[in-house]
Amino acid sequence: MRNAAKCDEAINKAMQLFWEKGYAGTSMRDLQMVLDMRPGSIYASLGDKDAIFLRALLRYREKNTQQLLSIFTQADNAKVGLLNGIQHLIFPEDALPSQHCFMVKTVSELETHSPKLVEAAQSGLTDMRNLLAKQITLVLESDESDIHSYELAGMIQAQIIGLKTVMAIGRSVTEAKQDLHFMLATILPQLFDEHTKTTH
Amino acid sequence: MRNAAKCDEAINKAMQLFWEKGYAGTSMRDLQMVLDMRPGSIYASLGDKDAIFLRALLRYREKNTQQLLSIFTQADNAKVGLLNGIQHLIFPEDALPSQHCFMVKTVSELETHSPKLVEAAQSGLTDMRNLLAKQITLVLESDESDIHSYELAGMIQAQIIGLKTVMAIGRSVTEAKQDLHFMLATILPQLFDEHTKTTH
DNA sequence: TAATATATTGAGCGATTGTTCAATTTTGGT
DNA sequence: ACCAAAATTGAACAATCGCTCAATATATTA
Repeated sequence: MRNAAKCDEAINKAMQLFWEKGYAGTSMRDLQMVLDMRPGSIYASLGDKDAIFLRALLRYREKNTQQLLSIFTQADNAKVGLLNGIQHLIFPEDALPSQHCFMVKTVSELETHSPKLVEAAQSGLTDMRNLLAKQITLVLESDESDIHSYELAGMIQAQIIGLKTVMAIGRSVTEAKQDLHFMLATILPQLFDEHTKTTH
Repeated sequence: MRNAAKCDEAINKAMQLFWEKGYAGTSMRDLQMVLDMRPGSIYASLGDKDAIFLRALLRYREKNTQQLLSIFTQADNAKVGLLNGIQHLIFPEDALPSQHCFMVKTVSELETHSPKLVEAAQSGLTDMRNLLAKQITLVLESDESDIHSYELAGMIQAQIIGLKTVMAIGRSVTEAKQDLHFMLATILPQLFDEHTKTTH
C-alpha cells in the first residue's frame, strides 16, 4: 500500500462492502472494483479474503467504540449520554450499508464456520456491552454494583439488536422509538428521572 | 421427483442446509450431496437455487406456524400457551441448524439483494407477529383492542429476536431466561396473574 | 410384453471463485 | 540522474460456481 492513509481508506471501503454483502456474498473481484486495486496489490498490502474481512471487522468495531464514547463524553450528563448513545445505535443519522450491525451479521452468517471471524465479532459485541455497562454505572451514580450494570447492559443490548432487526423487517421508526422508550423506562427508570433532554 | 413424500423430505433437507449455511454459503453441490440427487434431477423436480431456497423458506415458515399453533392449542389456557410458545421460540428443545431464525437470517443476508426472497421472509415474520397478537388477545380476554395486542406482539417479537441473537454471541440460557421473564412481566403482567404454570 | 411417458443420470458447459507471480512501474536515497 | 527497493500490474492458474441436456433408467399404460 502506498501509505497508511490509503490503507486506512481501503479498509474502510472493504468494511462498507463486507458489511453490506456479507462474507460469502462479496467476491475478491467486488473488492478489486471498489478499492480500484489489482489483485496482486491487494494481496501484497492487505492479505487474503479472511484477513481483509477481519481487518474490516476490527475497523467497524473501533469506529463503533469511538462513536459511542464520543457521544457519551460530549453529553451534558451521563443520562443524556447513555440515551443518545442507545438512540444512535438503533437510529443512525446517516444511511448505513446495512440495517444490521456488522458484527451481528457476521455472527449470523458465519456462526458454524470460521470461528476466528465469529470470535472477533463476539468479543466486539462484548466490548459494546461493557461500554454500555460503564455508562450505566455512571447513570446509577455508582451506588449500585457494576455487576448490576453489566446485566442491565445485556438487556439493553438485546433490545437494541431486536429493534434494529424488526426495523429491517418493516417495523416503523415511530413504533420502534415508542418501544424503546417503554423498555428503557421500565429497565432503567432512572434515565427519565428529572427532566432529561436529548438531542433527538 | 419420485413422489410427494420424497419431495417433502428433499425440501426439509434443503431447508436445514440453507438455514445453517445461508444462501450464498450453500452451493448446488452441497445440495446434491445432502439430497443424494444429481443436478439434472434437482433442477427438473425442484427448480433452480432461488426456487429451492424459496421453497425451503416457505417450509420453515409453515413448520414454525404449525408448531406455535400446536403449542397454543395444547396448553391448558391461553396464558400458558403464550408463555410456552414464546419459550419454544427462544429456547428450542432440540438442536437446530442455527441459533437464529431462518427468516431473520435471510433478511439479514439478502437485505439489499433478492427482494423476492426477503419479502417471503418478511411476510413470514409478520405472520408470526399476527399469531402472537391473536394469542395475546385471548390472554387479555378480548376486553382490549386487537391493535393493542398487535403492538404488544411486536414488542415481544423484537424481544425474542434480540434474545436469540445475544444467545448466539455467548449469552447464557440462564441470563436470557431471566431477561425474558422480566420483560414479559412488565410488557404483559397479565401473563403472571394468578398461579400460571408452564411445562418448562 | 411392448410401447409410451416420466424420472434420473452425470459429463461437462461457460462463468466465476480465490489466488499467484513474472513483469512492470513507482518510490526514495545517493 | 542513477539504481536498488518497494509497490503495482494484469494475465492466468486450478478449483468451483450454477446450470444444461443428450443419454439412460424407471414407471405406466395397453
